[in-house]
Amino acid sequence: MPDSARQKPYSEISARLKLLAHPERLQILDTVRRSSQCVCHLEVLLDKPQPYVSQQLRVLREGGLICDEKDGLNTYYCVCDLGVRAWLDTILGPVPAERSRPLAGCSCPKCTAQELPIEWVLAASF
Amino acid sequence: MPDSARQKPYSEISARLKLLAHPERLQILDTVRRSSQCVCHLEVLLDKPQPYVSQQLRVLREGGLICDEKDGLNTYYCVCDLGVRAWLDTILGPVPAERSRPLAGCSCPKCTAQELPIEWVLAASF
DNA sequence: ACAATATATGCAGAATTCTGCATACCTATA
DNA sequence: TATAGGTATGCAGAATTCTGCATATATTGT
Repeated sequence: MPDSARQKPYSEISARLKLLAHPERLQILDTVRRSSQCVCHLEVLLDKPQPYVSQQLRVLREGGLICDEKDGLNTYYCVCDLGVRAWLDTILGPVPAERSRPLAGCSCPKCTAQELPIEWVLAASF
Repeated sequence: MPDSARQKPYSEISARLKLLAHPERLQILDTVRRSSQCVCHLEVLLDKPQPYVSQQLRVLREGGLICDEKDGLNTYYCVCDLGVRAWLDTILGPVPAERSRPLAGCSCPKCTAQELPIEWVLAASF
């Protein structure tokens, strides 16, 4: 039996589900699956203190659900794993086609730029 | 916007995920999605005391993940909701085609019958 | 080197969930 | 109605998770 066909133990699967079973973490995932976002963006979106947001991001990062990419002072998070995307598609529904917009109150380059950076436009239409 | 297209709040979705994020409950769901099973069957399978199994079944039942059907002394549980089945297909993989078998140690009619009851055969090939 | 901005980490009290157990309930049969 | 088998319920101590906050680190510009 090939390893890909063998089901993971229930304890492993439920450990991953536990990371999803949390309203704020779920909203973070729903946001960063649309396009990568920085911590201050999520901070405004969730209306939670920055350490709180960073903490939940760490849980998701160490659980392998999101990846981080640093750019200067900012750290952008995104959903890189295709299997995770599939789970989110089932649980939250497919990613809507609409492009994400600058968020008032977020001071990151993405949200304050006059011209949209090309890689952001590409990411939004993922 | 039709109600079916509007996404449920993250708190509701995560509440449902919490029910799944538990190894024993996950195994119960994986078992009863293949064919309906009674409490004593799950008791043998999980190797847990009966009150423990009944308790987890109650959590799943009150969460709307499983349905119960009484037949004499026995209560059979199954996954009736199609949306729940879809979640389980994504999380656990599709239901294998193989038929479920009598379980040594379970004393319910299904597991002790010489001839397989027709409705069980039908349920197994769901 | 210093200051400012963005993010990360550590920790403790609070809140929640888990699970073992005693016992109650419900149905069928003698 | 008495008994037995199968299942359900209630509860409490244990274990885990949650979250607010103080503070640490890291990068950039002056």
